[in-house]
Amino acid sequence: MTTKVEQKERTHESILESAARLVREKGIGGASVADVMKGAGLTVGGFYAHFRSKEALVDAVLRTTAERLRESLFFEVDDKPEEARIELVLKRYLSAKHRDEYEKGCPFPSVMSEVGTTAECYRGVVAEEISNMAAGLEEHLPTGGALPRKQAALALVALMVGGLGMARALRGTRLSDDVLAACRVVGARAFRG
Amino acid sequence: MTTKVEQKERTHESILESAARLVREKGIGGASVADVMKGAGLTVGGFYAHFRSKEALVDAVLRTTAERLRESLFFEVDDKPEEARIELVLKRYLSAKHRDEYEKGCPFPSVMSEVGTTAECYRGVVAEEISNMAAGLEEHLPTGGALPRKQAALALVALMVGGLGMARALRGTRLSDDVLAACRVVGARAFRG
DNA sequence: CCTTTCACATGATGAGCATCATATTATACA
DNA sequence: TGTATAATATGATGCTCATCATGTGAAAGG
Repeated sequence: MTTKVEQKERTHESILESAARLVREKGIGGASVADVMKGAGLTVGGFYAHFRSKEALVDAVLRTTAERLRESLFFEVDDKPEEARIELVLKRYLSAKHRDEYEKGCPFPSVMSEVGTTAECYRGVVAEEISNMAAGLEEHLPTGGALPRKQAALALVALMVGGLGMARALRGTRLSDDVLAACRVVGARAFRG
Repeated sequence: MTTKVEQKERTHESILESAARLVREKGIGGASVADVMKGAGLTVGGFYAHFRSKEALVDAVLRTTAERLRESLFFEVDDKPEEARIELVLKRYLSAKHRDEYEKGCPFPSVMSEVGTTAECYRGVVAEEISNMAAGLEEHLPTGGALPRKQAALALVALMVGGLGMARALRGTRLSDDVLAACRVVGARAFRG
């Protein structure tokens, strides 16, 4: 019995993993259930034994990828002196590597437009996870800045997600690197204590 | 003969107008050719007498809507004292009205994700128009700031487009208004001379 | 060893998509 | 008035999509 249960859990996980990759690479609409299953080494038919619907799958993808992003973004940040923390986070998030390696990075730039237009059902999850991300940043913002920390953190999220999204859309053009650099510099300057 | 030519021009214009509305409301993938034509009071078949392809249509939409955005964003901004100009632009762009009236506003939040993932063919137009928007902002940034104006302008575009995109995705939640306010305040503070 | 169960595959359903071939209809000009 | 032109409509093409009904094979538990 354990064998079967374990096997199912492993399959479930590998479907989720494949979806996490595809959703970040091609957005929600671009990640078809068939492709997700193929990415997991399976065929379409089995999908509904693991997820109630594509919507449930994407919901799970957003939760897990957002959490993993926070982990890697804030990893060992507290070892740095207070003034350098935000700079480190910005360097990690607004890097050429993060721009180019879609499938391992932040999911928001890949889905934000869709959630704003045709995929409104994910508004709740996105609100939760954006809120979590802002809370994470807030912890690391220097105290005693000129602005309420909550406000600063929220604007920082917008700058980061907006900047990475634009840099990805412009990937290959000269502007792309410029956008990353500009957001890094301005972000660090604006949120210094 | 003139009657016929004029009629065709008018139809062309109304197809473009309908597409401009739909692309901003539903994104590129969400704006089907059939719906665009219905919005212009026509049926699918006639479309290819006016545009070579859907791609050509969307290209035209991005150009015209971006230009109209710039016009309304910078309208009479020079009448204001130098220090107040950026604040006025931010107030216009990051407003609840602009967030809610998709079909009349900025096209970028509606298409940025798609251009970054599955609609890469529009990368060139988007680069051009983002560049134009940054140049417009650059003109109105106060001189003698701590940063190169080009860099400041580019980061400002990212903050604005990112902030509006997030606010639209979160529309209806408490976070949505907070994002707009945060970006307005931070933007104004960061780019004061 | 045999029966039950269930993960997964096969194949179908009905919808929506961009594009196009053909038909219609109204205007433009001889 | 009649013929040519071309804008738009009708209807079809072949595709992809999410979802599901049914089949199959292997493992679980008696």
